[in-house]
Amino acid sequence: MEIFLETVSALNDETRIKLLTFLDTHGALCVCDLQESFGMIQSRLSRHLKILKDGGFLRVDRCGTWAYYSIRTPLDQFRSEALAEIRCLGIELPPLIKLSETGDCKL
Amino acid sequence: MEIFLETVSALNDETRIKLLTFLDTHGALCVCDLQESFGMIQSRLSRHLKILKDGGFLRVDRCGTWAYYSIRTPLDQFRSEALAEIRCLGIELPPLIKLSETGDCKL
DNA sequence: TCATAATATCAATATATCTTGATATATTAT
DNA sequence: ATAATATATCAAGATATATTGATATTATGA
Repeated sequence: MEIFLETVSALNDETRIKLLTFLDTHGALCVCDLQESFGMIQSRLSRHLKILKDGGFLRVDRCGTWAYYSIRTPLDQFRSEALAEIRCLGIELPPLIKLSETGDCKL
Repeated sequence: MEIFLETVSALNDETRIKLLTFLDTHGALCVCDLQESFGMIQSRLSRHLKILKDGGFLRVDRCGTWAYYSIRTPLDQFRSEALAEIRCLGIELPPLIKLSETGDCKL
């Protein structure tokens, strides 16, 4: 019950649906990319990404100070069916602005 | 997006998961049966049942003053996969107390 | 080491959802 | 018609979740 509710509540938010769609479309992205693309502050995105990760939808790969988030594979049947539903929604996404490649994310 | 969130948020509550499981196990039941079995007040159940109905999981058949709720069939792929997940959770349910057959629900 | 960048987490506020008790509607029996 | 039952809905308070700004942590380069 716990786990199922964690999975479901991860899906129960518009921002998270958009993040899932965005990562599904563009592959692995770091928080700073999403921050720039979505125009949201970092702490908000970081929190939502954690919820999606804990819900079993995302994986995180650390590379230095960057945390690259991407759709976890393979997804189990329920999560992958959920993602399929989300793909059918035709959600409008903001353009990708990839700071981590243009050099604006320095370290 | 709207519709998907309505579907998902219907699943995002422990009471509703139990109600789904209960109806999945026992078939069509009226609100007064659920009220007695779950020991919850009527307005609370009525509200949750409406959310499950609006989320596409339940149908309602009116028979006089009774409203019989049951799992909608057929369920689409996502909802039916969700129900399959829920069946795997092994949720403990209260015993069925069927007032509508023992005559305690009079009219 | 020191400064800076990327990310995570915390505390406070804002917002949404759930629960309850009261009321409204509809159906049936007397 | 009147009374009683079943259900639905509303308004208020209780609880949970989301958002924000501030702070903490970690990694890198000068």
